[in-house]
Amino acid sequence: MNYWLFKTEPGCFSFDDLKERPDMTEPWDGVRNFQARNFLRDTIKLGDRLLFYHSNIAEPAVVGLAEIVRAGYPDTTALNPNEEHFDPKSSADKAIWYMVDVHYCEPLPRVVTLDSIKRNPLLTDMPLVMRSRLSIQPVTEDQWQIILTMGGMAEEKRL
DNA sequence: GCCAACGTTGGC
DNA sequence: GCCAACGTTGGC
Repeated sequence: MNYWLFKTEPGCFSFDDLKERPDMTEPWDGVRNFQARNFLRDTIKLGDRLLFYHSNIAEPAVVGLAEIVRAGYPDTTALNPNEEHFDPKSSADKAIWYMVDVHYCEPLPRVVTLDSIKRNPLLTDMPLVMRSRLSIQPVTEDQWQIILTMGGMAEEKRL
C-alpha cells in the first residue's frame, strides 16, 4: 500500500463535499498534468490512502484522510466537449487522462497547515515543499506518520 | 489580486 | 530538440 497527497481548492471541491457524497465515493477527475496522470494511471492502487489537502486559501492545510476505492481508469470528462477539462486529443480507445475513485475516511483532529509542514525539518523532502504545484504527490510512510501525529491522530488509528 | 514558479505549446 | 511565449497554479 502506498500513501499520497491529493490537492484541491475547497471552493471547488472540499473535504466536506467528499463527506457529503451519498455513497462517499468520488471520481477524482480533471487532472491534466502528465506527472500526476502517471501516478493516477500507473502507481495508485486500490486501498492506497491519501492526505486530503486544501490549497489556494488563506491557510493551506492537510485536513483529513481518504482512500482509493478504484484504481486508475480513463477520465471520461476529457471526452465530453461540454466539460471544462475536455481534451480533443483524447479519445475513448486511446485515453490520455486518467482518474481514480476516492472514499472519505476521517478528518484529522487538528488540520496540519502548510506552514507547520514547512517548519518541520523532517518534512523538507515533501514535494509540497519543493514542487508545490504538483497536485498529486507520493507521501512516504515516515511522512504519513509524522503528519498524522501533527494532526493529533491517535497512534492506533494511523495504520 | 499579484506574481513567481513551472508545465506546456509551437515555431524554428 | 531547443527555447521563447504563454497559461496555470497556488502561496502570499
